[in-house]
Amino acid sequence: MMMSQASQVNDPADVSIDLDTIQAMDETERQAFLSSLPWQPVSIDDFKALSKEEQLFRIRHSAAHIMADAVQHVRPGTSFATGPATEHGFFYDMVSPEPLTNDDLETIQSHIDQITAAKHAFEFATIPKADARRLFKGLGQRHKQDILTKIPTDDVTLYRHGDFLDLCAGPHVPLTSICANMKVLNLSASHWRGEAVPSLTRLTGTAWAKDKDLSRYLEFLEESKKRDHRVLGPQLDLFSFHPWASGALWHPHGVTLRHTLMDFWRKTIYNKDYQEILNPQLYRKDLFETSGHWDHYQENMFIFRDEQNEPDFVLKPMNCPDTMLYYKTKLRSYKELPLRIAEGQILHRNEASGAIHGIMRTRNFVQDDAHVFLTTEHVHAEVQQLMGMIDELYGLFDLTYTVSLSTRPDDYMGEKHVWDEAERALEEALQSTGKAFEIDEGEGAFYGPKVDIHIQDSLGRRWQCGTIQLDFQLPERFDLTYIAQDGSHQRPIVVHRAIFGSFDRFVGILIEHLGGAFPTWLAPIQVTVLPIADRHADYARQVAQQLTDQGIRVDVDTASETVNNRIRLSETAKVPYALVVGDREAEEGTVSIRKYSEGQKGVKPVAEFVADIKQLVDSKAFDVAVKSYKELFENVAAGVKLEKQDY
RNA sequence: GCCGGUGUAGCUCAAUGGUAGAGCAACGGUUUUGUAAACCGUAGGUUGCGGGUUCGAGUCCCAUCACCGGCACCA
Repeated sequence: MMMSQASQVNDPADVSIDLDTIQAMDETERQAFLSSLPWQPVSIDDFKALSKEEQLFRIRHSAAHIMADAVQHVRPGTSFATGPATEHGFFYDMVSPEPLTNDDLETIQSHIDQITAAKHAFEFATIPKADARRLFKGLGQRHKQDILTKIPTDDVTLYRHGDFLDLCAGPHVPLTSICANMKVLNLSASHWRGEAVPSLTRLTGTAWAKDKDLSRYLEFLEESKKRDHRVLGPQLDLFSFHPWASGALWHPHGVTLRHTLMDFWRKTIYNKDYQEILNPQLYRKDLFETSGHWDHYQENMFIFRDEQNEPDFVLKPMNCPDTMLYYKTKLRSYKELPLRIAEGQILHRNEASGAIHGIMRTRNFVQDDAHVFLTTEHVHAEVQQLMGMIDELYGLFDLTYTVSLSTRPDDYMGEKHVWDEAERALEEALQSTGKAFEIDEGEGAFYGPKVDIHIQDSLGRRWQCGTIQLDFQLPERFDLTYIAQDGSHQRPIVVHRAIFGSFDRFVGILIEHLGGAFPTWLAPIQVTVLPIADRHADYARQVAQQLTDQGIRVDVDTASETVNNRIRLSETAKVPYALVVGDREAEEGTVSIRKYSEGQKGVKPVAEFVADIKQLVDSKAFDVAVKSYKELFENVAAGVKLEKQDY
């Protein structure tokens, strides 16, 4: 939540080699060389003995080779970079003499289908790196040459199937036919070794063990498109986008949703002894020079300049620096700790234009932010409390999550023993929750170790939302102290923490996770009352009033439309309840209840329905059915390390 | 920011370089309905914005803005 980590430095080349001096293998030599190698087939028995996860991983990595093979036919002379398996499939990065276009995808797919139908065998051979250099130079594979400079071993492996040859560590499937359930999906861009220019073309595809898995995945892609918050949000009249606006324009229904969520946030944290502050959005840059943001975060800040064109004011990108100012407004006692200070203020970050994504990544947003001032002894209990809150809050939305602990990075600041102590406290606290977590060695922020929470939604996507970060730097920079029991001045630790992450993003996640059908307590309109005919309008308004009196959000639809059509509109607006009222209901003082997507639920006296829905809202019942595709991704999450497969 | 793509009515989409159209929504009228689309009509556009080529540009070219798919970055 504080500043970003220092940008990743590319690994220096293991060996400094002048690629120009390598002599390329010509065609004749290559033929002789390749046919002299002791090629071994991939064992079918070994493959069959593997776990489903390992098999899927191999299928996807092999699918990348098959796709590259297809591209080789469509664009001869293509230089291939890396083609790993991913969580949903695979990709291969490449540069073609003539760039690929979307029109080529169909042709590539038909080549793929031929290659998988041909049942080519995958074979491999080990060769000295020096030979590989000459071989791939002769083939014009300049990215493979570059990769060779980064491989530390003396020998490398080659894999081939049909007439496609690749530098590859493997492992692969025995036959191309095992990859028959693969589909090339789209075309995009990536950067070779993180450098901006020249860029690579990334062809992405998906592959599955069974054809029904593939079709299920394709169905999932369709469903994702429909659930996209950028489509559903405007459709449900929650917010809209405008080319002139940074971020979304929030409409009344969207604001209701946000406020319901924020009210819930306030209630929850106030119960846990948090206090809320409200600070300015605009500060002199001195604040950020002191906090370190001026040096580490400047390019992401909106900066104003004075008449001399000197930077003077800055829109705050985070709540931590000015929370330090609040802490310092008086002398603090150890008796006040842990001191929990929350702030739900708009933050502005000048994100790169390409990073903007609907309401998930915007240049202005609100975090459910808080900073806790405490001592080392408090860390354990505090983290426990936070993990409990996370479990409780995410559980309300049927969101599952994973936890990781990021430890001391190489460029850490502060003293090692303090880090050790903090990490131990974090780890013990996490262990005491019984929740499984991964340790990301060296991935902590430079100012302290952190716990990151990744939400997994019903579409199997992971989002980093919640975070618990220990910070030793800000207290130092702002010279924060408290008076200890013995009268000495001591330095507190700061914990940065968020659970929803940002309300904007969390709303986006909820929309996509729930497909826009919110549980009753969150729905912007909770009930539509539908009079059958005009003469029932008064009764409909009476019913609505009784609901409104109990704080239920109601809409009465008296439009001159058929009942069928008004029911349809209520359904497409995903309103949880529609109450149909006609002569019978008006006479008996009842309502005919219709639940979203479930249809008729019978007739009840108004008072009874009011009590029922009030109970649903008060208990924050999760009364929606979420269509989930999680099963598609559970295998992958089970633990095959995907990123390792680099070439 | 970088690479590639897209941009036509509020929305979803049509329109060989030759008069910009349809459905839904909106508006007006008729209809008063019993659980997912009543009927008739009206209006709606400098084809993202700006240049250029052409007798003629939604269509071709250039530039720009926004969005989309990724990369990089991140809540």
